[in-house]
Amino acid sequence: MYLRSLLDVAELNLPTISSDRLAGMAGVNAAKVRKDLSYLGTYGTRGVGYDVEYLLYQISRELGLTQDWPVVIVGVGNLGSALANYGGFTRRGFRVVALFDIDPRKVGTAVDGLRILALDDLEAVVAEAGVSIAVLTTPAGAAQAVADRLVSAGISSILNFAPTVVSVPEHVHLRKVDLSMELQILSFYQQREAGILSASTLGPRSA
Amino acid sequence: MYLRSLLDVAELNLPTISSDRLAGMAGVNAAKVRKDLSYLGTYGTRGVGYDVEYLLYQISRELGLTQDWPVVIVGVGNLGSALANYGGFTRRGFRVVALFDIDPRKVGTAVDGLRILALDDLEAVVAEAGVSIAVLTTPAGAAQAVADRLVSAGISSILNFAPTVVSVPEHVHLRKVDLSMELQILSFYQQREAGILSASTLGPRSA
DNA sequence: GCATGTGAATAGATTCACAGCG
DNA sequence: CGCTGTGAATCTATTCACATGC
Repeated sequence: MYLRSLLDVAELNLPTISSDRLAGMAGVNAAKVRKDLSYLGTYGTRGVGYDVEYLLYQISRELGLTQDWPVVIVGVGNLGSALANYGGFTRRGFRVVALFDIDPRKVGTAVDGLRILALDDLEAVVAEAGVSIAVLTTPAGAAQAVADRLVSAGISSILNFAPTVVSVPEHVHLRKVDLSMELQILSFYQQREAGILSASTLGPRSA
Repeated sequence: MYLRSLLDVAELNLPTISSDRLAGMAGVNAAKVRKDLSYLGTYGTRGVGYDVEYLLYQISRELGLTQDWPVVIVGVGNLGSALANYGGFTRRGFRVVALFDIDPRKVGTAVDGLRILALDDLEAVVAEAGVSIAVLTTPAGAAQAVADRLVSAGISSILNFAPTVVSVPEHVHLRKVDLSMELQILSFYQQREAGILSASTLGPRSA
C-alpha cells in the first residue's frame, strides 16, 4: 500500500513525505506508518520525513520487486485469460511465462501472445524458466489436484482464485482471492443495515 | 468460509457436523468455529454438533444470501468482462444486471448476453433495478470519479478492483481486491526466504 | 519547531480449558 | 461420554504519547 502511494508521490516530484501525509494517502494511522516502516530500518529524518525515492527503493527491495518473477497461470477460463492480459502484473516485475489448461481444445491456442500449454509441460517449464509463483484459476473441483502438481513441480508460492480450500505443504506459501466471498461480505453489511432499518421502523420498540 | 464448507458437507448428505470437523475443512481452529458461530446464535447441540441444513440456512440468512442482489459492473476491460461471466457470482444470489463503460466503441456491444451501457444510463439503471452493489473494474485513474458517481447514483456497496485508494462517504461500504498486491506479498515471502538461504550459506557466520 | 522512532497502553482476535448439557 | 458455549488467558495489532534528533 505504501509502495503504491509513494509511486504517486514520486510522480508529483515531491522529494520527501511525512508519515502523516503517507498515512492519509494509504488510508491508515500515522503511528502505524511509522511503526511499519521502522521494521524495515530507520529510513526517516526527524523534522523532515522520509525521502521518497529512497523509501521507494527500500520497500521495493524488501518486497522482492527489484528482481524479475516469472509466473505461470493454470486454468485458462475467463479469469485466467483476464489475468494473463492484466497489466498490473507485468508492470511490477511479474512476467507471465506460460498458461496451462487441461482442455485439449484450448491447448495450442494463444491468449495475448502466450501459447496455452498442456499440463504435461508444467514440470519442464517450471524448471526451465525457474518459476516459483503460480496463479491457480481452475474450477474448484480441479484446484487441489493442480495445486499438488504445482508443488511437486517445484512451485513454492500459489495465488489461488478457485473458490475452495486448498492445502499445501508447510514450506509452500498460499494466498487466496475469493471473489464471491467479497460480494458476500458486502451483502452481509447491506443485509444488516436493512435489518436495523426495518427493526427501527417496527413501532414502539424503536426509540 | 463456513458456508462453503457446509455446502460441501451437505452434498455428502451428512446430517450434522462437529466444530472440529468444520474447522478442519475451513482451515481454522475448532474453538474459533464455535466462537464465530456463537455470535449468530446457539445453533449447536452438545454432544452432537451442528445440524448442517439448519446452520447453512442461518448463515445464508445472516449473510443476506436468501435474497437476490442485483449488481452492476463498471469498466468492461479484461477483468470486468471476466467477472461478468463469472459463475461464482450468479451461483449465489448475485445477479449482474448491467455493464457500463465510457468507451463509445464498447457501448452497445454485449458480453455474455449483457449489453454494455454508457455511464449516462447508470442512475436510471440503479434506480430502476434497485441496485445497491457495484463492482469497480476501471483503470486506476478513473476509479475515484466513477466511485463518486456510483455513490451519488445511490450505490451503497462497492467492490473495488482498481489498484488505487478510493474514498467514499462513511455510509458506503467499500472492499478492495488488489491483484498485484497479492503477488507482491508472495514475492515478499519468496524474497525473504532467498535472503535467509543465502545468508546461511555465506560461510563462517552461518551455524 | 517539526516529525521520527519507539516503549507503554490499549484494543482486538485467537486459543485455552473446562463447566454444562444432550 | 462427546461436543458445545464461553469466560479467562494469551497472543497480535494498533494507537498513544513523548523523548529524541535534525
